[in-house]
Amino acid sequence: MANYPELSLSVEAVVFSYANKTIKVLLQLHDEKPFRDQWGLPFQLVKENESLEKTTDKIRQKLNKYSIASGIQSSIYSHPKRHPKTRLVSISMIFFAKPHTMEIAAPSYRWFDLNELPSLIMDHSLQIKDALKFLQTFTQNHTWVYDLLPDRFTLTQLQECFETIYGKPYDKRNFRKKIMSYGFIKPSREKQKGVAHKAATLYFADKKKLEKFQAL
Amino acid sequence: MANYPELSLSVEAVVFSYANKTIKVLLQLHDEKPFRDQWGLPFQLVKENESLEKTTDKIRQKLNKYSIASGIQSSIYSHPKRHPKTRLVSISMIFFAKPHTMEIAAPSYRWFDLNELPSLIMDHSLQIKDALKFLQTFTQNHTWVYDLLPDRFTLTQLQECFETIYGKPYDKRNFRKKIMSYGFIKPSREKQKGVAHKAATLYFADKKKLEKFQAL
DNA sequence: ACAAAAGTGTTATTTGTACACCCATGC
DNA sequence: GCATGGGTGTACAAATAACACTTTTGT
Repeated sequence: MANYPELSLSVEAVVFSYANKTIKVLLQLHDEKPFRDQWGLPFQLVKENESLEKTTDKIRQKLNKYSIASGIQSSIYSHPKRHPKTRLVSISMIFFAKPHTMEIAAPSYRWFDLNELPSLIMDHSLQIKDALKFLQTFTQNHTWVYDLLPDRFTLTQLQECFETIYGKPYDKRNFRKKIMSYGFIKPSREKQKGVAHKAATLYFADKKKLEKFQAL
Repeated sequence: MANYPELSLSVEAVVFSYANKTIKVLLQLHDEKPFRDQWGLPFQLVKENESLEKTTDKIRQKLNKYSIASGIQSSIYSHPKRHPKTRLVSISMIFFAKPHTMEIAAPSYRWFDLNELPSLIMDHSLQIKDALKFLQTFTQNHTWVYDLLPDRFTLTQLQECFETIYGKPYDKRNFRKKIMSYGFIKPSREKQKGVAHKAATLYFADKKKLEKFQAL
């Protein structure tokens, strides 16, 4: 990135996860020139003979510690002065990471609470806000929610996750009825451990059925 | 466009209209080098100090004969070899034109039936297909349909327009009940003229209420 | 025994769907 | 007077919303 070409394209990753009733966002402490020591979204320049899909793959590989699920294109950021040195147009992609991966230490990456973000480079704060709004409004099909939860989860955890994302409470009985009616959430034979009350059944999402459901 | 820069960005316009129970698409007979005398979507390169919004404005001005309504971003096309001479990444935008504007003659532009498209440059055929699918699936809020209809329309015309777009029939009584329940379609005092049967009431969309509805 | 969350069913309301006839007009 | 589309209501089914108590377990 020594000399800047006329116009660069990048894919920028808004990676969400979820824990303790809060949404988490993965940020990177950038170490290259114009943004050294500043927090921002991980991003990846689109190389000369690369399609966006290829670049998106690369970014997924770069973040493979977090085994992120496949991305969703949300929006494009193109203001001519958004990058201080070059003309950078960015495609914002949304990814999801399971909570256990958040434990994994990685130099220069850190998870932040959505509500406690530091000051970010370029328009990344806006991008994160837009990404959440995009998920809330454009996906009536909420199958990506299961990418934010552990492989085994209780129905209460699932409900809390929905409540956090959509910012509103759901009725316990109605919520369970509806979720179970979709048919892609199944009970495992395991139960919650180490809780000071009745142990909840752990459920899991049937991936094949989820995919079929998405196809609609 | 004599010499090609490393990477170019463009906004490409899928302009839809509607008449005689068919969806129409505006195409341009291109006259510049690599695409001379070939049909394709109208497009506009993103200039050096231009945001996409600016470029989109320009394209709207270029097509101002058709007084197209504000655009919706649909998808991005980025295959490295999609343009024969340069690396061109394109943002596909969807626009709408009212049917009376289709009468307006404009050299090198022509309206085609969606089902009778000629062979198109680059991936423009795919882009049109994707655009329609985008509208069908991602906008539960169908307020753009009114941009395809004349200012005054009968409820039967409205219903036919929905039927064409979504490719399925609706029940007359239920359709009317639902549409009227939204509250943004109002009857005018005018009636259809010159028909060999009872003249239908002409309705119009209340723009202010439409906007409020969109905000949800 | 008590605190804390799990789990479960019924009723009322709203929304969606199916369906058929009379009306006004131009020819 | 007849062909053509305009306009209207009702009954049933399905989905959604509101709501409270018993169970299990750890401390």
